Amino acid sequence: MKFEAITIKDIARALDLSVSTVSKALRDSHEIGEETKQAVLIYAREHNYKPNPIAQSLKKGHSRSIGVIVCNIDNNFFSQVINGIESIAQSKGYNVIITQSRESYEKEVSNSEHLSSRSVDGLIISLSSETKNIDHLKRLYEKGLPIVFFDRITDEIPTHRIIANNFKGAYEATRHLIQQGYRKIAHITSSDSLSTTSERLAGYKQALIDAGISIDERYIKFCLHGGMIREETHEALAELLQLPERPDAIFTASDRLSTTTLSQLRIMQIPIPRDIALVGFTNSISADIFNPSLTSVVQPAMEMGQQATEMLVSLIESRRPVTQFEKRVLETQLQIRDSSQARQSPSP
Amino acid sequence: MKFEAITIKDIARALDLSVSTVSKALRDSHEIGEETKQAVLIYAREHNYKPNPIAQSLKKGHSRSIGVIVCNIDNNFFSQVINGIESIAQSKGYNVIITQSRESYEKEVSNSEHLSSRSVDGLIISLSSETKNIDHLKRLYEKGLPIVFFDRITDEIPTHRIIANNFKGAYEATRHLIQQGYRKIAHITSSDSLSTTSERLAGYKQALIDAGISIDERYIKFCLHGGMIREETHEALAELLQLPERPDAIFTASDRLSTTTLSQLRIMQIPIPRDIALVGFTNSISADIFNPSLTSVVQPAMEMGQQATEMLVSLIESRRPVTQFEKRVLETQLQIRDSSQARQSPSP
DNA sequence: AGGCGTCTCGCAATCGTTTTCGTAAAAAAA
DNA sequence: TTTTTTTACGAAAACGATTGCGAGACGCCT
Repeated sequence: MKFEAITIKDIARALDLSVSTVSKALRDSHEIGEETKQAVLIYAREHNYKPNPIAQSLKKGHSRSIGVIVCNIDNNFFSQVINGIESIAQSKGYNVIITQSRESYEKEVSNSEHLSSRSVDGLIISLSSETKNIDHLKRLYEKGLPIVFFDRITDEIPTHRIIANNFKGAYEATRHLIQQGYRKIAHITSSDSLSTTSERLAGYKQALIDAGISIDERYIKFCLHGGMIREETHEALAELLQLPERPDAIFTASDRLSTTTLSQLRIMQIPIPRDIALVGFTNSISADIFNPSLTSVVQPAMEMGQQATEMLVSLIESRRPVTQFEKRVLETQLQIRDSSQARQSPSP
Repeated sequence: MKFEAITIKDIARALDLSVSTVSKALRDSHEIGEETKQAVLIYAREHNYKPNPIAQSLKKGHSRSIGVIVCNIDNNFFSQVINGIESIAQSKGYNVIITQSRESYEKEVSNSEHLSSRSVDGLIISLSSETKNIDHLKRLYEKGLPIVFFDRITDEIPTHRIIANNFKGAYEATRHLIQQGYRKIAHITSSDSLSTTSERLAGYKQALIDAGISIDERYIKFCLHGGMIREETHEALAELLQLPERPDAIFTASDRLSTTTLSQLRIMQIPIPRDIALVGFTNSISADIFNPSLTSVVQPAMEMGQQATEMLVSLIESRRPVTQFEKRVLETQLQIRDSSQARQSPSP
């Protein structure tokens, strides 16, 4: 199967001009006479000429495309971020290549290399939960590939970063549970290598401390795969429930973790929030129709994607090496629903 | 910022060879002596040489990438399909470029043209709900671009297609509602230009006919934007509720439509299924934790993506023009949950 | 020694576009 | 008229990789 389009050469032949003349006419160069220019333009329009972006990329050394690596698009937070990325990229004439690491370090490495060799002009990435070593990204960075981190970021590479205010989001979520009368608040979170995990964990702890509640490490459960493996969350939850001082509330730190925990609690027929209250860190668009509707810390995902893309494009299009890097922090929003209704019976 | 990688030219210079020799050595040509070959291979490995895919695309006329157009990745069905596409594409050495039409005809046109001009080797597409005219795809098809349709397909282009058994899925969903004791079953569906809409509508009607229930056209509501615009669904629902013979059950025909309808019913404080039962055509991974848990027709989305990709790759890699085209139909699965519990009070 | 084949390798064209530079012819200045 | 400037275009070299073809070098046979 062959896909053949009209090229500059065809126009040149048809109009008895040279390719260089046609190229310049198309780009509206001052070197070309008005008559010739018009002739070329008209011919091009009539024959629906489209410059070959592959050839342009080769010549110009960039592809006007940006690569995106997220752990999973099957997740409201990331798909909303991607929507934001796409909207800005489109408006700036970039095209977006989306890949998924599926929380695997290896896939993240191979994806990043694949993208760079496909000569994307820049990379927007949220680290996988398995990733501890970022040499693969350092290599690309040192070769000059502009990178912007979002959500799960690293401090090891000096570049733009954008995150939600994870500390404050987690702090407010926890404080909310406390205000609702809960005291034994557990925290189910992702891999401890993630920046989001430590920030949210810190916010959770601070809220407890500020309320004079001591921190019980047994109440903190890490799920290395961030809820991608259901059994992992299941186990963490089971351990929590078997504790002598069973928690009366759980604060889950990620999208998938929240839905999985809710689902599991319902399977175990544990009434929410009567036996255990729940607050999630989730952008699920269906949190309002969950049973019970889920109180959630919502991130400005779309905006995060938009701003990440703007920062990346400014990096790509900057004429001189950028040395001043920014770390933007976007505010989260606590949406209060039924899963964190005030505690009924007083604490024993 | 400049991104510089090692090229064949660099290797040639370093080893005092010609570029053609290096190129042939890299491709393990028989024309090149064993010694030279090894020298090149070793040097290439040590310096982490990666052929420039842009240059290869230009030269070879293909890019080993496939384009995907869906209306929205922020949707469990499509993101699952994409997961399927990605898994097969990856294993066959193709890379995937995902774009969203966001149910807009114009975006679908511009995306398809952009993808083809970026010389993807093939296209996997599910039509947008606005799309009535597919000349833009016919143009690409006639130029020789392999295309595979999934989910929302068309008969106007002779090529491979893959869908769920929409008729049967809708039939079973409706029959289930009937068996549960409902008689006044409404249907909220997407744009009537979509193949999925007419197939599911037909299944719905057939189930009613087979049960001896007459079809009331007032019970059938089309949402042109497939639930993307909340007000649209809201209005459809409101009209349904104001009917003299208010329906006692609703069968929604798409992912977003189902969640929006459920959400809206809850806002209106209409008990489900007591006042109105609900069955959705949805792949939501959270249907089990909805309130009430949502009975759903689930499509084998991942498998659909995988098979679509296999069909596309076979089209791309076929040496001779393909003339025999296939229309695969995958079976759906009815997951029964609380939203369709048997009717309590007898029909008036 | 001459003829022939084999083995290695380089030359040059090619993909489609951009860009630098050179150069006719026309126009303006002398 | 001669010289200079401007205008309008073409030739050619890139970008990085691939590939058909030609050509030395060597060995083998007659």
